[in-house]
Amino acid sequence: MTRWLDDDEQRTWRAFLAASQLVQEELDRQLLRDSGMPHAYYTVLVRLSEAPGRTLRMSELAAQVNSSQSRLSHAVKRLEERGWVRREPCAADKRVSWAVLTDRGFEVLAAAAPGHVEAVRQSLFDRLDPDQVRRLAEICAAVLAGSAPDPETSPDPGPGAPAAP
Amino acid sequence: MTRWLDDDEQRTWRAFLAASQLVQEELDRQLLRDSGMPHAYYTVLVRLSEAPGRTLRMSELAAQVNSSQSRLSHAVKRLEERGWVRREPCAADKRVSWAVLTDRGFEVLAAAAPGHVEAVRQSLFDRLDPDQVRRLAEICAAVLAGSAPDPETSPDPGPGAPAAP
DNA sequence: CCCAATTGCTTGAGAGTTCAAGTAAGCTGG
DNA sequence: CCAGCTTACTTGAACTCTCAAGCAATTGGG
Repeated sequence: MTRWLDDDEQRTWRAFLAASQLVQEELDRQLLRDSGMPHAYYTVLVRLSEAPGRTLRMSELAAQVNSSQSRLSHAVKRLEERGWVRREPCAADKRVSWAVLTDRGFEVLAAAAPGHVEAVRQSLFDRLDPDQVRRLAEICAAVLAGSAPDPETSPDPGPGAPAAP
Repeated sequence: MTRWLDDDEQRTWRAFLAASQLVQEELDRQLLRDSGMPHAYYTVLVRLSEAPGRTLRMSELAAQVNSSQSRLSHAVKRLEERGWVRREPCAADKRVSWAVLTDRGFEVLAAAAPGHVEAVRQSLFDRLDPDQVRRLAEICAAVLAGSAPDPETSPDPGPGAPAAP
């Protein structure tokens, strides 16, 4: 009954795993070596830096970085210890925590970004021609569309936005 | 000096990260839930099952599963504790360890494979049309070619049917 | 109202991964 | 033939991630 993979599918599958693991590993290593943070943390800093007031609710941030709330909570705790992120309570809904990128965190991110972007180019874009990049985008979109269609995609700031810095 | 990503590249990059993480996560979760092992361990069992005598040197196994020797050593230790893999010393070169898939390990793999293959289809192949699958294979090959100076390394193992006894 | 279900987030324990060292065993050139 | 390098693998500590609970605030049906 099992729909086994034929040889072509098998090769494609193994190549996909190897390639995606390779890219992730190269990035993670580069960031850890050059900036002292894992890629997951870098992503957190990036999303915060792009948010209005460099601030997001924990749950919104978790959604943006494709992380469980638990994982994000642990990560933000570490980032807080480093002084790169700060938590603030929400007055309107006391269950909510705001995560805020500190100035120091922003500086660290700014310092890390050029090396990271260069690594992304070397690991992915420089290895593909423009057609392949376009097709990769389509393929990834199709994969993502295949699961978890989240109805609430609009970035609703929610109640009680914090004061802008 | 930094070759920043333009908006299209930015979107492609984020889609690639999200898609590859999604697939890996879905697989890892499925295997852990249904068969009690992480995907990395499954991969080890697969490669051993395909090897002659269901046996490989640790270093060869590490190369086949794209793992550091350290990671593999820890993993095999766990698999040994479960009775799925056994280590044997090599008489010819006493530095070498053979990893051997036990009968019990083979049974576990055989039981896990159908569900895993189904998950691979649902997570990847069922979301793409045949053209996209073909292009994905090309793209992954290009990415791997970009940094694989070792011609002897095969890509990461996948869900394949366990080799016949 | 009010109590149960839900929501938002945190915590703790257990596992896996990584890097740096560490241990042998084999090889090599003087 | 043996000092010193290399190879093969293991170990330990630090860290991250996951799952399952847990807690407090909020919501909603009766």
